[in-house]
Order: sequence, then C-alpha cells, then structure tokens
Amino acid sequence: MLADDHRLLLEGLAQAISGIPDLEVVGTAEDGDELIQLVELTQPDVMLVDVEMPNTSGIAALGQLTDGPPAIMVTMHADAEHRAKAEAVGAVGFLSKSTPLPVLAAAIRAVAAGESLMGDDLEQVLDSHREPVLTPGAASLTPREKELLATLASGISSTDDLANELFISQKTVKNHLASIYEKLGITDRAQAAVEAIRLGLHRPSPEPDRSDS
Amino acid sequence: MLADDHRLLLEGLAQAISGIPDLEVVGTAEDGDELIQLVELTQPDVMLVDVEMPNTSGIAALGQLTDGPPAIMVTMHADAEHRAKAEAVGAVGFLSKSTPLPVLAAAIRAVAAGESLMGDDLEQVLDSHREPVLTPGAASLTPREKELLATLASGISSTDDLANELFISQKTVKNHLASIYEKLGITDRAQAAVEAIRLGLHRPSPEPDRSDS
DNA sequence: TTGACCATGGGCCTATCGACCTATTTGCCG
DNA sequence: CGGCAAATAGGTCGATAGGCCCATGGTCAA
Repeated sequence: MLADDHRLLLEGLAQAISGIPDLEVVGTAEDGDELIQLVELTQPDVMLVDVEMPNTSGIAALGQLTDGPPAIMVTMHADAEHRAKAEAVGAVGFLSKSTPLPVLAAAIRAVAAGESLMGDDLEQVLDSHREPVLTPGAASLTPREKELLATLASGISSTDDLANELFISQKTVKNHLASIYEKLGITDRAQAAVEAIRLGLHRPSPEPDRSDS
Repeated sequence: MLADDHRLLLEGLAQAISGIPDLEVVGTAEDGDELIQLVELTQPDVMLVDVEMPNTSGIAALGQLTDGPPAIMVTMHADAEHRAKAEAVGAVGFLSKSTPLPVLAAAIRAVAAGESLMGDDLEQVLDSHREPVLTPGAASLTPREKELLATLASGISSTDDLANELFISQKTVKNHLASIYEKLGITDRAQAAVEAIRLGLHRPSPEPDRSDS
C-alpha cells in the first residue's frame, strides 16, 4: 500500500513496484485519511507512507493505525527529527526519497518478513533481501532456460528462430521449452512469453554473481 | 529525459513512462550537471526537470541548456515565483508533482509536438494530446481485437480457452488472430502476447468515452 | 442504398508445436 | 569416484495453430 500526495511519485512508484515480480501494489492513497480507509479495507502486508501529506499527515495516520501492517516511512527530509517522529508512531522503516528502487524493494521484503529497518544493521538486513522471492517454479529455471525465455519475450517465437538465436538445434529449443512449461505450469510459448515478461526475465541476463554461500 | 534527485520518483517515473506505449525514457539524471551531460549525449525530444536539485538545480541547468530540447519543469511547490523562474530560463511547461500521470503523458506529447504549456489554454492543449499516439498497426486494431489481445496477455492462450473466455467460436478466435497478425506484422500468438503487453493492451478496457468531436 | 468495416462463423490443408522417450557430454558436489 | 543436473541432440506422433478462401448480418457513413 502506497501513500503520497505527489501523484507523479505515487503512480510512478506504483507502476515500478508492480513491475517487480514478487511485489504487488494493492492500493494507493493521496493523504492520511484515504490511507487509513484503504488499509482497513485491503489489509496490505506493508505500507509505504510519505511523512508529509495534506489533511492527515503520514505521521498522524500512522498514529491512528497502531495495529495496522508494518509501515516504512518515506520522506524528502531524512533528518533525525523526522526519523524520531516516525519511530514514535510505530514505523519500522525510515527511508529517504533518494533511495534507489532496488533498495526500497529490499526494504519492503524485509519489513514484510517481519524485520525492522530501524536498527544499526540496516545494511545487512537489506542485503539479505536483495533478491526477489521468485515463485516456486521460476526459481528453479536454469540460466539457459531464462535465456530462452528472454529471447521469447523479445518477440522471437518460432522454434527455428530461437534455435538460430541461441546457436542450438531446434530439438534443444523444444526440450528447454518443455522443461519451462513443466516448471511454470504452462503449456505453450504464448503463456511462456507472458510469464517471462511478468517475471522480469526479458532484456539482458540477470547474473547475480554468487561467489560465497 | 528525466531529471530529479529523488531516486524513488526518478526511477518510478522512468518505469511508468516506459510503460506508456508511445513514450520512451532515454536517460535519467540525478542533478543538473548530469542532466546537461546526458542531454548533449542523447539529445532527447523532451526534458522533464525537477526544479530543486543538488549541485546544479533544474533552473540553473536549463539556463545553460538554452538551445536544448523543450523542457517541462516539475516541482513540489507550484507557486507563481517558481513558475516565473522556470519561464525565465525557457521552460515550456510547469507542472506540480501532484499532477496525475496521464496528464503528464499528455504534457509530454504536447511539448514533443512543439506546443507550449505556459498559455491560458492549458486544458485544451492537454486534452488534444490525451490519447497515446499508437503505432500504425496498433492504431487500426478493432475493439474486439484489442480485447482478444488483452485476454491473450493474461495468459489464456489456446484457441479453445480464448473462445470460451470471449463467448465466440474457435473459428472466430482464429479469424481475429489472423487479422491481428497481419496488422501488427507478426505470425503467432507468442509474438502477439509480447506486443499486447508492450502496447499496454493488457488489463481493463481503454474506453475513452468520446461523445463530441 | 450502397459500400466499407466489423464481428461472427465455416472448411480445408499443411506446418508447427507440444508430449513422451531416449541418449551423450560436461561439470559440479558430496 | 560416483551420481546428478544441465545442456545438448534425436525420434515419433497426435493436437493445434496458422494460411487461405468464403459467407452472413449489423452498423455507419457517404
């Protein structure tokens, strides 16, 4: 659930977060009052709340939502004073609007998992939630399968073209596709294309170089 | 080209604008200096510039980019004073960050078309650019064809399922698909799914109630 | 009224796809 | 070293999709 009175930020962020495979925006509010209403209605897992908002501010709204979902406060002025106020009304996170999007995503995952972002170990907490929690099926996709999906999502769909693009035989393309279908619970390449895009598997190659553990 | 020091807004907005079929983000800058560099490098059609930015502010940057592309200034404080400053440095638009995204989109289209948003007829100018400039092929899609594409993009791909979903015969589904293929220059439903998503044809039904001319 | 376009439906035929099975090589992990 | 998963490749076969042609009723504008 997002709350911010600046609609460009609100709608932009909503769009951006929706594009992250394991995150979902269930509602947006333009002020504290709307936030309170929507939270009671939709019961989100996490709230992202701007500190400054007309009518009922983010701080004030959180004060009224004492038993609501965990909230991350977002602000332009990330000073100690605001931070203290946010903490006082029960916010479990406090981020500047200058935060990069992937960090925000990590913060949302962390808070959704019940962790707090108010401690000294912020870096470690965020780090441990850096990667998206992929759906059971998608997590088991092999690198080559992801590559094939990415290619498919770029509009190359025939067995022949895929084979040429990936420098493998048509047979192998069909084999990979069959594995993908099974893992994702789908049956054809149209659905595969949809899933590929939904999972953010299009464009280059997500290679999270994992050297240790 | 977008410039704003608040990365949540910057990246969120970039994502959101990229999602609009006829708009493209060619770069983002976090301050005026970066903006100046990037504009010279990528020569965008339109700049969206935050008034307040560290180092070189939006106002200052525009002052240096006198012969650059048309710029829309965006700010949290949409007061007359800031507006005057924006106009003084050659901005052709001045919008609050509380502007809804579709209005921003219209503003970008208008400015890209060479119009100014500084006049009294702001409403009319925006209105005339409310709808996306679709690609030649996509523009000629019939409502039913768009509906089919949307359904396809939702993961319903087999002729049979599509027929049931749309309450028509399998034959008609194939006929519609054939028309779509021809209009979009593609050959199968995997590509159709990709295009549908790319064109923003997924989710509800874009029904721009056009009563008068 | 006539034509253009849309939505609907049909038939036919071939290319392609997806399901099922097997197999080899490579590299990693225990 | 032995096993396992990934990537490669092959085969067969029935189901499905796509290409091409045609038809009808409805709407809307010329």
